[in-house]
Amino acid sequence: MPPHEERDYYERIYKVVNQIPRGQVATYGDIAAIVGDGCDGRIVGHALGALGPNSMKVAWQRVIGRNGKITTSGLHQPDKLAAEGVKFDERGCVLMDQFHWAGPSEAWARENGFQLLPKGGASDEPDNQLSLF
DNA sequence: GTGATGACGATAT
DNA sequence: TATATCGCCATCA
Repeated sequence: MPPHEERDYYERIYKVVNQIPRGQVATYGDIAAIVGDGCDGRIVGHALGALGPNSMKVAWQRVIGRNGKITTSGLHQPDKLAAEGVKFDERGCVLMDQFHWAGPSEAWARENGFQLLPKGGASDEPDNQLSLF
């Protein structure tokens, strides 16, 4: 990456969000972790909010809260996700066990100067990524 | 430059 | 498990 290191958090966030494959979701924290550089969930939220209510350029709908809970309201986010095949439980939370994005490919991440999702370590998810596609 | 705000996250109770 | 509180950091007023 160029040493300039522009803090275009928004641009980088959009780029990462667009990497989320259809039918999967990621959390704000995940996006922040991939963007790295001290980015955190709030930055991601601001970036997506700045896009607008229906920016078709970025799949903001695939970015949700930490528990898989929809943090937005009035944006029909659950509806959009459901249209992609994502399912929710009775509590309105995304079934993270099945639809949680594992992160970008290592090649892509390094190619664009991003980071991979930090591995949980202990009781993490046993990489039982079901190939939905 | 300072203070307030927010599409969050983690911890404490 | 659910609610309350603190911390985090880039924007905006």
